Amino acid sequence: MTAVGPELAALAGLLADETRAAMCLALLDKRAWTAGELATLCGVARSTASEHISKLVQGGLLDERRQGRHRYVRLADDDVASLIETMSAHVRPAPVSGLRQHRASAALARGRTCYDHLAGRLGVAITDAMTTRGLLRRDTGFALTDTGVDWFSELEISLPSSEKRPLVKPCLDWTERRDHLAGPAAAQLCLLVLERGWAVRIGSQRAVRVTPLGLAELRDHLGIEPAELNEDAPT
Amino acid sequence: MTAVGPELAALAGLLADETRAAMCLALLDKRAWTAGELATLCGVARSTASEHISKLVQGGLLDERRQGRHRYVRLADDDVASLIETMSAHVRPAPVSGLRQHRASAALARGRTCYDHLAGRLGVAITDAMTTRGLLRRDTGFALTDTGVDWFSELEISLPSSEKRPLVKPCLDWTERRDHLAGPAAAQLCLLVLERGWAVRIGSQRAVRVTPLGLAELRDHLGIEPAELNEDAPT
DNA sequence: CAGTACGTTCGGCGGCCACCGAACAGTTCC
DNA sequence: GGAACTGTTCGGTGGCCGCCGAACGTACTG
Repeated sequence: MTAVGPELAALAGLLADETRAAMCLALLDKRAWTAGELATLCGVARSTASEHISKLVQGGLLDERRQGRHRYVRLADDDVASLIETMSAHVRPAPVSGLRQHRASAALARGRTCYDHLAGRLGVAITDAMTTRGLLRRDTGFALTDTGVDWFSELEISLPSSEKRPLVKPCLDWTERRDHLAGPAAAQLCLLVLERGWAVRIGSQRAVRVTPLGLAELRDHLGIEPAELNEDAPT
Repeated sequence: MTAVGPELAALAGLLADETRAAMCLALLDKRAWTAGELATLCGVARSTASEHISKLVQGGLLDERRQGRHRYVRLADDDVASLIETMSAHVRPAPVSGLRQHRASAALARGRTCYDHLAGRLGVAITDAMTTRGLLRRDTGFALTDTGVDWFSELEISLPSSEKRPLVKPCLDWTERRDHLAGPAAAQLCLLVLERGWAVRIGSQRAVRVTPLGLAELRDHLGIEPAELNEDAPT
């Protein structure tokens, strides 16, 4: 048993600082960043970044690996990643200003990786398409159907048959504000999409862009019309 | 589009204070508390509590309703409730000391309400039983099966047929550290359990205790052995 | 109309903490 | 071995914030 109050406050306190929050959001790309990279990204001195990272590691949110003179950190596990994404989805939207930032945000909204799976309009479109084609059941919960499992094997995606971890779970999207596909199956699908060149990473961020090949394949396999993916955000 | 960094930090900042965290945890019972009640519970002056509550309302976590000279507050919606429960489940366990607190924690661990559904060992036992009996599918996700839907109608529970809200979803339990049944269907089930006297609230907290009637009914309907519910925590 | 109770506002206090620069330690490269 | 680079530690500083008590406004009570 735990006395949750103080513990909850401590956990929240780790994310309650803008710099640490920015670090965690950057680490959602599942890569391992060096301390210096995070420092320049957040615009703070290296000494400050070092202290923040230590707190996050101490708190169990980050994993560190020393290698030579570098200190590589990444999110501790996918539970942490999903926690951060979930919290991000709960923030109230505040409009962004500036053309440059607008461009970057628009790209992220179109498609991105969320730790190990696809998110943004791309992720939501895939999830919707799977639902309408009966691969995913969302009326009574959130689970692959039997035909959904077959669909994965047709793509030659081998799904981990672990009984403890559900194949899919919902992940709340902070741009679309809707659930999209997460979990081991979604991670495998994301790998396939990137490996087969259906989408490519753009910029140094987590943003991805669907390729012409991807547009065709997504229409073949899921009936997704290219217009759904290219249109701009409704607002 | 939103610039999530500062927003995320602001949201986390609301929960980063021990007093505010304690308030939110108390409000997980879905009741509306007065400002004074929260003040005495948290052991702070009424003026301090007033300021905290204002911040939580301002941040969208709480809903307030003025009535006479009282200020009633409750969690804004079930999204907020599930966010707080999710975050609580991510804290690292720290042993609790003191007999009195131990007793209270043990009761909470046995069974409690989590906003609108059942949690603790009771909630997990129900979820497990439904899984083994084929009412709930958890290998490919987390969803009621067709027989599961029938099971609810046999209990004369009318499930909301809304297409947008899944009937069930997983909720991570901070005592059992496992998923249990949440969502509209779980809320209806919780209502039934309390209304038919299968369980009763004990103390002023969220803890519930299964009645002898409840033990029998749970064995009849779900095959749950009474021993599962009465045994003490493994540690 | 007092008397009591609930909540809010305000000033002030104390502590915590994010930040920086400087000094230092360890690694890599020449 | 010396130069360049990465990261850490340590004072010091400024600001933010949780807390309280006092005073006030407001609502219920007798």
